[in-house]
Amino acid sequence: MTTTETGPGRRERKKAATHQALADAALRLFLDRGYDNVTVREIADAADVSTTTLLKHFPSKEALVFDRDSEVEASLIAAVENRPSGSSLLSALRAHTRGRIEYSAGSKESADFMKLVHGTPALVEYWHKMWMRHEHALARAIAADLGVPETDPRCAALAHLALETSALAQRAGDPVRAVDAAFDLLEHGWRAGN
Amino acid sequence: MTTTETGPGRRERKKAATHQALADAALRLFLDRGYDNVTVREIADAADVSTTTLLKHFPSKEALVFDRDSEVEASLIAAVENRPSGSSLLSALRAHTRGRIEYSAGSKESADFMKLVHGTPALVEYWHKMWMRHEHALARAIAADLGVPETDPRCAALAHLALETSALAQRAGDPVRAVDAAFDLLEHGWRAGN
DNA sequence: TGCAATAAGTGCAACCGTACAACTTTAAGA
DNA sequence: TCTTAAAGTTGTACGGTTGCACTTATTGCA
Repeated sequence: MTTTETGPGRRERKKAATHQALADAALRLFLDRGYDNVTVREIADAADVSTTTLLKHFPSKEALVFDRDSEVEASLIAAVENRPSGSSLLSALRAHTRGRIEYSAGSKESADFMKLVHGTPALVEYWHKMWMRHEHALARAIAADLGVPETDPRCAALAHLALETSALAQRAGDPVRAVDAAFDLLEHGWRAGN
Repeated sequence: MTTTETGPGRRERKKAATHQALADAALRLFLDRGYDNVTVREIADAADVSTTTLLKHFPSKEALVFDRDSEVEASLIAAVENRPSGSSLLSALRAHTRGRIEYSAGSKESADFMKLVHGTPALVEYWHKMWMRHEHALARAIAADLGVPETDPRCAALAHLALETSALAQRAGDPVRAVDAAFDLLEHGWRAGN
């Protein structure tokens, strides 16, 4: 009658629990007192582990904030690959970018999170680095979509500039307008508008 | 018969000398032994000042590498404002971007410098931050050139994406081709090429 | 000419994030 | 059951950065 459910196994469950406890404690402390006023030692204490253990779960203090990251890339690539038939590459990218912005203004929870990130230079920077790490994957998806070799510099250029659009929007007063201006530029070129 | 030349004054001269000595010592040590293998204490020692003094001249270790920075922005803005009559905004930006890349491959000195920067993640990041700090100035110059208000999001978008082109180029295998691909995109839009 | 204000420079101590090494505990699998 | 490997711990150290109290020297003004 022992539990023979061969699930993730106790070990991995404990690991996942520790991981989650750390991320939760970190986010709570950061939101409470501000990112810079919290030390990794405090977070480790709050989750009742040592700082060494913390750093085995998260490579850096910033990484504690941006946990769920793999999903981001998946959703980005899916936006290109699974777009409704008939819609162009650029409009899919534009829609996805706008969607991300509008989503982050949606719930109060994510709004607080955004405030935390944008109010902390170190986090803004880290987010940018993470975000741009998807450049290659996006370039590949674009190349595949077009049926051109991956080495085509036009794909790399579009991937880079399309992703940068998000970075541009975040510092802008009106993010949605900024995204649209940038995508108009990418879609039709500079002369078209004026 | 005392020297009545009211130049920069002895004090500021000494300050400038210390500043220069620090930057020189730092660059020499970095090129010799690699950025990460040199401590700020060593640099301060080499220039015969305390680390506290060093950090009053340069806000961080990275800043020791990128001294002459104001000139960069001036040259960027000049490229827009003083471009040959008849040439378009975009071709001026393209030419300036290409010029910067070709220049850095010119002398052995600057090639070594580039190798130092590109071989050190912390410096790549810092350079990018510095470079993008000119975004606002460029956007203003563009707005002035077009005779539109500074708040026009199209100007901010072009400034951001045009500057990012340099960042894109640096990681690319063929930087010049990458720049051209990106500027083709900005100039004529995505559809035009394919 | 002399004096007060200012700023460069110093020394010290501490903090924080991060890395490493040696050790203990605990679960998994043969 | 026994071996093995991973998770976690403890302690220690390094390097960049900051703050404070202090000294020295230059400058501008009375």
